Amino acid sequence: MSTIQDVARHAAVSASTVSNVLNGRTEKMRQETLARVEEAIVALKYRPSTLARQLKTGQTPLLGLLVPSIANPMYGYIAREVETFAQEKYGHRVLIGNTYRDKEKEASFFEDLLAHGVRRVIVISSLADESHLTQAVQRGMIVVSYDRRATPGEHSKVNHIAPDNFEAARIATRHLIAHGHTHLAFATVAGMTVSRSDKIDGFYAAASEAGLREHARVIEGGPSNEYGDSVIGEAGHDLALQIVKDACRPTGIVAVNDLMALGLMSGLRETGLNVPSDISVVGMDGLFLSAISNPGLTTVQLPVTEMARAMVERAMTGPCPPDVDADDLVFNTTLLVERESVAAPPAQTASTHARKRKTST
Amino acid sequence: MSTIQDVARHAAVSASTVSNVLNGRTEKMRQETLARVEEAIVALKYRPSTLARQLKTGQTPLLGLLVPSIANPMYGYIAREVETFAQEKYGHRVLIGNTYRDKEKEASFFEDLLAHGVRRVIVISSLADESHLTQAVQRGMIVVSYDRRATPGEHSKVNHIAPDNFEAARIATRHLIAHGHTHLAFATVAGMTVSRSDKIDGFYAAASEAGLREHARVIEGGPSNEYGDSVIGEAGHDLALQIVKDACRPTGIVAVNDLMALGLMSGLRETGLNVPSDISVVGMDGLFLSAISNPGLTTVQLPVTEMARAMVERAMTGPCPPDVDADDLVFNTTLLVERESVAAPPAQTASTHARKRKTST
DNA sequence: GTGAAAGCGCTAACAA
DNA sequence: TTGTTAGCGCTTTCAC
Repeated sequence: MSTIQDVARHAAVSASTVSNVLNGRTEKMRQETLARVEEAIVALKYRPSTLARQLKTGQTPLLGLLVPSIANPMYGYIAREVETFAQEKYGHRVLIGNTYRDKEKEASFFEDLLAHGVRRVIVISSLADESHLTQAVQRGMIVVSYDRRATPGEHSKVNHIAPDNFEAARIATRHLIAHGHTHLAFATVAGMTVSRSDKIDGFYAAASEAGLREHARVIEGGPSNEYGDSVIGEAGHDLALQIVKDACRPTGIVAVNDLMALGLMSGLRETGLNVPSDISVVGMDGLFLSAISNPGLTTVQLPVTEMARAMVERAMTGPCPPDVDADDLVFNTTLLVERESVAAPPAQTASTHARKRKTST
Repeated sequence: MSTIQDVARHAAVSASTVSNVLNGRTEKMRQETLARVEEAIVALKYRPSTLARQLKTGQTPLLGLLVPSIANPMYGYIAREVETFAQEKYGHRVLIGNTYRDKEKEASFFEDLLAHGVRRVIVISSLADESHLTQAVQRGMIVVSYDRRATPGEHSKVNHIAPDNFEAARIATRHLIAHGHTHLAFATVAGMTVSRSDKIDGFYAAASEAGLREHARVIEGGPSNEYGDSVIGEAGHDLALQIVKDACRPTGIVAVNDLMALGLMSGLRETGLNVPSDISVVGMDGLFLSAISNPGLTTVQLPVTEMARAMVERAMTGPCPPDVDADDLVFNTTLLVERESVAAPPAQTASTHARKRKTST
């Protein structure tokens, strides 16, 4: 690897001059000198060390990205969009870390980022506690958090970007209701996060506005420390079992996300229930996998690309007036993609419910 | 961020002394001094800058990871294993890049790695041309390539780690044959890579040993520049169409990987064919998704964790005697996971074939 | 217009 | 046992 000195020598100029052309300060430079330097750069295949440069400037073209698990297709999807955009628009590379939703791992990642001179980071965490994030901000980082909101009333220096989870769940639920479902369930994993609770609120809101609040409930499955990939199968299995042995079981289920919906459909099938003829399910996310599942999964499409870009933008630009609060962007999620996992509730179940209602009268 | 100087001042010692305790050169040090330094480090929340350190040592605890698309669940899976292991065992973080199987993007990633002082990189590429890899090696990098083999007879400085693709495909094909299938197809995407051609060889080998070579063929779908995520749906659709309009269609299909199998099953369903009663399909990879597909996908499980670890090990240790050739590790893939996507061929189709045979007699 | 010099935060001889 | 010194590759005043 040749250095700036090598180039300087080759071009018979000083290192400063080379540095100047490197940084575009080329206005007041003699044409001939510039040419010589450029020629030397090419000849020696010289590439400046971002490393040494950073030691001086304090800036490194790196972006941190923290995900629970990159094996989760949703995070993989986001990560790809983030990396592609950060690279194309800002020439930044991305440093990635799996946290398994573990606070220690998150904190340790932040430490390392700092040590590497990385000052911009996007975190997908949903850990209840945000203190390590605000701490990072105090240490000079620009942090963008996905799928959380700032605690209302609290000033926050961390940027938040999220889909409109409330609306997404409401759309999904309304879709079920429009198909005639009256017994609804919201399927989620154990452990509450802001985004999950927003979705649950949206679910209940849709149920309430249709006068179905009493027939709507939340069911939980799976381990609480889940990070959303392989374990989703077990969670779906758990949930299917819960549903099957339910005396008055729901006919329409909205799943907290596509992976859960997929796991759920798989569990349902194992127990002999058919989707959509026995039970309808709708997901949220809009993973490409929902298009090739069987049956095709009806789902609420999240604007992943737009959110990813927005996160990168925020991470790159930072809060303009340094004393102003960070951003809180909520993205519309109005796009329901209809496929085959939703149908009218089965007649049989309807009669079961009718009977029940009669009994209770 | 406090520096080593701050710590030195606080502990009333020199920077070198602090550096010594930082690097464990603490044997010949007075207890009391050590204690003072450690106390100062804690007090100032001091974290050494890997950056400055690297400028000196030429080593940075970073590992490059190049994938076609991190949105592809298989690469997400590998990436997670790589990152986790690199972090836990070697304290290295990983710098990730999507290449979309584009040579320019790959080369540019290598440039940036070099500029960042990263000297170890794992690449999942399958691009025919490996020249940019050997070039990187010449520039002092340790590169580990996944799912390729060294060109036989050629000395190579790049390490290769791959599953036994030939064997994997053979196992998958034999499984179909054991279930009575006589008309076989291998479903892949357009564009040949070493791993794909190995799989095809294994497929034909199994067919031949059962005397079925003439009834075995390869079908291709999808765009040639595919990088294996969202587009897989279209590829599956293409393929299903091809299969359906086939006069003498196969009853058993082995797919080049799980995603292709999933897409294929989806396309098949659209055309009204049932898996497995009309057509059996088996995949390769062993993604967690294969467990929750419908029907559950029978697939050959690849030893992903082991391969990921081996790749990290190779990347970290490098070729011990610097004049010796790089490693070429092929991992056994003998584990067939049986689920529901394989059954005996349909009687109807068998009779069709019988008729055909009669006609040709 | 171009170069000399200082310094970013750290490490590693070598002195003391 | 600890401190002094030089220098990693680059940027950036400030002279010339």
